[in-house]
Amino acid sequence: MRFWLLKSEPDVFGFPDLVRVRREPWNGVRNYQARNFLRDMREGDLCLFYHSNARPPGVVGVARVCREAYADDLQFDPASAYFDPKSGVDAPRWSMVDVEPVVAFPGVVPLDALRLMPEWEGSPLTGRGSRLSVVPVEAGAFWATLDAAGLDFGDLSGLS
DNA sequence: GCCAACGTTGGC
DNA sequence: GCCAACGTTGGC
Repeated sequence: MRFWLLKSEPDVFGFPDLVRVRREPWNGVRNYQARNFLRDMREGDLCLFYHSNARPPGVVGVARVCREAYADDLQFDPASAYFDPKSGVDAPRWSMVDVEPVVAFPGVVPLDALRLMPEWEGSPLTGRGSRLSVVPVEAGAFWATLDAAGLDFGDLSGLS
């Protein structure tokens, strides 16, 4: 199993929204590096859910990959902001996965706190100016973050 | 293939 | 709202 981090702006789609809808196609990723990470995801992988453009920015919960990469339908929709005229149905350029909520943190674990954890050293997330919206996370960083939220392995077993 | 211009991200 | 960092675009 691998671990990831997904960024989302809470004003657009936050963790509470994921809890409400129960399952969400993670569409709209239009960066090749992030897309390749989406394609590396396997069913059952766990994702830290990160709120960007929030005060404070940070991790607010855990989600789980419940469907592996498939074509992002918005790339074919001319009405969508994510429409890509250079993509074709025969050779889709952009992918998405489906995710579902696992557990909401009792409180946010802020970016500031992550930066203080040795487990997060060297991550694209904590580096300066990173705009990557899908980030691979080392196991140590994942568990340290869960611990900082006051949770442990047992809190992940009651999958919602 | 270079690189300047431009648009976007996202912390602050 | 500001602006640094970064990715993309497009002229050449």
